[in-house]
Amino acid sequence: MTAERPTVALVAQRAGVSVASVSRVLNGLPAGAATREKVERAAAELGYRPNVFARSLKVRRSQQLALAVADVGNPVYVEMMRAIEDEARGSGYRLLVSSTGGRSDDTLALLDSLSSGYADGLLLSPVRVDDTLVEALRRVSFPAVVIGTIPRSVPLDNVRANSAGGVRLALEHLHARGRRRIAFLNGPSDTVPGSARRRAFERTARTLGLDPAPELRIEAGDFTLGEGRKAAEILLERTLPDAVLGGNDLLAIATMQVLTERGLRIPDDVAVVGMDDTELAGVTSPALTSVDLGAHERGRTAARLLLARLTDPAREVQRVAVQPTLTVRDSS
Amino acid sequence: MTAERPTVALVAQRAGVSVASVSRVLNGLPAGAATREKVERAAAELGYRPNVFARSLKVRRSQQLALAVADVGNPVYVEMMRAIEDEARGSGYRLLVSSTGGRSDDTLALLDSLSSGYADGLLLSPVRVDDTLVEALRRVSFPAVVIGTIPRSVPLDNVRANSAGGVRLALEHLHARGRRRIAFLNGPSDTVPGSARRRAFERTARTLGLDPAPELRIEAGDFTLGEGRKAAEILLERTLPDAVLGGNDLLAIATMQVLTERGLRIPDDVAVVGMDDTELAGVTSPALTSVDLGAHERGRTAARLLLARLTDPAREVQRVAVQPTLTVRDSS
DNA sequence: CTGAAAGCGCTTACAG
DNA sequence: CTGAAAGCGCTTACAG
Repeated sequence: MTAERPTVALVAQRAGVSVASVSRVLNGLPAGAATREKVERAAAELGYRPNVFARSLKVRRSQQLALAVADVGNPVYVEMMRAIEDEARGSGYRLLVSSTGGRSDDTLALLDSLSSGYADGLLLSPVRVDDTLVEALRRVSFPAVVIGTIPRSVPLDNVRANSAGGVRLALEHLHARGRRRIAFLNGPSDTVPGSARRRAFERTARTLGLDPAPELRIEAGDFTLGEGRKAAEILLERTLPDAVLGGNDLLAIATMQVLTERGLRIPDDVAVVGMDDTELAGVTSPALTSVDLGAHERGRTAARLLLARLTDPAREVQRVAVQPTLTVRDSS
Repeated sequence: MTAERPTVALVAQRAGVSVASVSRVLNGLPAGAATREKVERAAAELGYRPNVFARSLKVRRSQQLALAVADVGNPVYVEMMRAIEDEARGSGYRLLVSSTGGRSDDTLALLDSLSSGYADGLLLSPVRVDDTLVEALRRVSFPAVVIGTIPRSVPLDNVRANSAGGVRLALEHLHARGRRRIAFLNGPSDTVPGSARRRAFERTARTLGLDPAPELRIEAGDFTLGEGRKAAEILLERTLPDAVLGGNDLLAIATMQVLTERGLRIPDDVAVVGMDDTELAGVTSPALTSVDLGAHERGRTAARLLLARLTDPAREVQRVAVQPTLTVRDSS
């Protein structure tokens, strides 16, 4: 097992050519047919595999892309990840996935280690963005694209969801269905999506003339099922809305469960709408109406922006917004 | 931004010492206090970051571990991944995650690229294991551990769940609750867990004297919510069991949804039990009784086995089985 | 088309 | 404790 790994030198010796020729053949560069044949045979016989570090050291590229997401357990990131992996693989890059756990210092630590060059580029989807992170992002010296909303002072390619548009879509839909006491079970408002969605909710609620009662607003400790349940119980303890908008699908699904446990009918008594339109939305019962914020498209677009920047580091910074769509199902 | 990256040579020059000394200080090897101080200052001033490829080329280690799982969207893998990431990070390794999509040739392609050495070791959780894969695993020439059941002819460290024991636990529980017409909504039996669970079900059902009717057995196209729903509809179309065991939590949850839609009460009319005891089990309504197959422990154990083998490649091959536990909740 | 040689940025015996 | 030098396995001008 600890057999010496064959190197270009060994292949060259066996093929009776120079290492330069071996390298050329193996990289598909112009070479004589005879040389090509000898090298390929020798490489196959020896089971030669190039040493990626030697190659990377020389060409200064790793063919690796890093992806940092807040929570690998959230289906919306899984969706995004799949799109990114497809693009990356299609262009010959491996994808390194790290879960930063939503804390901004984990993200910082990752940025730091990225500086050691083990990846050629970074896709970053931070959930909390504080001044320190913004400052670090402004100094980033390698290709990176941010998935999510960041200040314009950060000179990085960026693809963002239109949370505000999504909230509006959801509320207009519920309004059209005659709902007026619409509760908002949001995620933490110290996160970027949480605060964006909160502002959008307030604004749209006012425009539509919805019940402004503060007891209709509640914030879960995190964008998870568990925290969603807790928040839903508190909400229903203090008031009964005629509809609930969840800050994401997980929060909406948690709400549906608590409603069902209390014997309330969905959507008859309370309509429920989620955000992200994850895979889960289609399989709950009733199936969950949800706003698709374009996770798949955001992932794909971000990956493409990164690949483009890798090719042309000098290209102009792009900021792309992906528009939301509403999928109405049985929960509303 | 394309500023020249500082190298050890540059740090050495600025510190007025040799590159050897720089390397020693930066790697925490013995060095004089004065030297140490000069090097650390120079490195800090230059914002020096070591080139990981040069280092890996020299020391022949990448400090990367690769993890290949069948489906990053399945919460049981997320659980496993978290445990592995903790262990890996704790030992100074980065974790590269790849999703192989459950096809055995994807796994093969990964094994192949691993041979280029970009990771020091591999954690592999294949869902389908055919002869080609077994053959490839027998030839693997780098440290690898398999999470899941594989033939003993494969000389790799291995940690497996006790699916059979888990199925038995679930059935004995349902039997004790007076259920006799227990259906089994399994995943594909051309997968390793699928076939193991199927055999265990047949055996235990016989032992316990359960209704052996073949219409009580059904196989979903995959271990997912979507396929689970389809299978559950077919099952309930043809018969009404008094309990359903799902091949994993997703299949059990899908079953609960279909049952609820049809106005059946859980557990009064039909009890439901899942396997894996994922995060989801605690938050469905009713909460799902589920068999914990030790995903977290399997992940942790596998990571430790791999780290141990990295340290001592000659150590004896270990095969560890993780025992299941049953968590009874409201669905049964 | 092909080969000899330099060099990517590190680490590590080997002397002193 | 410290430095000069070799070498890890590649790629790529540079000659021929």
